[in-house]
Amino acid sequence: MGNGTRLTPQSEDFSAWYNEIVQQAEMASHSPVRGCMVIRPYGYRIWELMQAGLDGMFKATGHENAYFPLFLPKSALDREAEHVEGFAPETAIVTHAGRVELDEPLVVRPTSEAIIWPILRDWIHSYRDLPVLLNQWVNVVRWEKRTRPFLRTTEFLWQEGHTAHQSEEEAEEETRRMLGVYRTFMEDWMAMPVITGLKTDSERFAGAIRTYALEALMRDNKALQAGTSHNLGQNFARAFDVRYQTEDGEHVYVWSTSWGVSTRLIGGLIMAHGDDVGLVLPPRLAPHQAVIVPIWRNDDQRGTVLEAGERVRAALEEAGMRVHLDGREGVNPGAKYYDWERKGVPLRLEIGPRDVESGSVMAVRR
RNA sequence: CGGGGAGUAGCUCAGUCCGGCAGAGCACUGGCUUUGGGAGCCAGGGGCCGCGGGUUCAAAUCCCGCCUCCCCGACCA
Repeated sequence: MGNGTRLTPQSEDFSAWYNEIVQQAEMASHSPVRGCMVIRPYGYRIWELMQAGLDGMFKATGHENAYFPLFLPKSALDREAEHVEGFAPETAIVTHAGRVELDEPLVVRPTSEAIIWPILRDWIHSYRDLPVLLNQWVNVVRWEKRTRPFLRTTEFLWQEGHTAHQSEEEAEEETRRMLGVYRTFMEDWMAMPVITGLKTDSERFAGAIRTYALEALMRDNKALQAGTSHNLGQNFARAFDVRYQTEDGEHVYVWSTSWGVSTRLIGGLIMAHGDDVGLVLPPRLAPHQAVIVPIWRNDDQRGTVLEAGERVRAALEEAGMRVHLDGREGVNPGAKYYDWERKGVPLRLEIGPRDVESGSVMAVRR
């Protein structure tokens, strides 16, 4: 922090603005491997807050978290025809363990249907075992040709929900329910306007019968696909032979769904709200909901002002706010204002000697 | 993957054409003075000049290969 580098205005070059704010707000930085990024603490904190919000909503709708492995046998990916066609070109494949060539290559998951369904086959026997409502928070790898921080990275973090149901109607209901959960999160937590709808056949998830997507409006007037919810029909059940016995004793294929949102949401958050000054973060997802900037001229004032700042911080934290007191020495208040505006902190509280005397604070909204 | 641009200190870049001591501003460290919108002075620290090879007495600079980033396109859940 503390550098005075200017941001390219959005109106001049939105892409340049985006790349600069990702660096300057300390959201992410590059790594030595193509398309892979380091998510820095400030960016990761936003992800943690997103995870907490979404995870609560998933649990409230009956889902449980689990963890399935990073690797899948290449033969498993090959089981569903459209699925393999869609994902094969962008998978990373492990062929060696040390110097020894593996008998069967391992695919690094681009998504986990082909790992999860062979397992669910063993878990599902009876209609009493349904529905299965799972979610996992993991990393996945897709070798995309062109990458951008948060928006399309080679490795990214996401959650993927996977469910199994007795009927087509139930699966469709689940697909739309989770689409609705995403909409609620994007509107109420991210303050990001979205349009939901059905993807065309060519844009459908490889292996799905229907894909619903949320398209979010960015400040360059472009749409960003911010999340998807898929009705997989019986495609994966057939490919992995997952059947259950009905009350009538019949053996029938389950109906399934999958749905996901990723760290791309952070890119969406940046582009939905950020301006020429920097990030603008919605309070529910801001690492610091308020920042206190103390102002002093001498050691006496420094003591009383910092003490007042601590009191204000304690009171606001007591009320449930995430508050940061910026007590850095040798940095002018003005420089601190620029820093925190660039980082999108929703509320700034300035406390100087005059404020302490009058028992007030100066509050400025981002 | 095709076309174009770029890679030198943490950041932005000069130096490369025309080979000859590794540079600037900001940032960082220490000291003093400052502090209500990006502070000043003084003194310092910091380099695999993207990586590998070649040419040369000598390479940041010339040649070859590769990697990474950015833009346009194609591709894409």
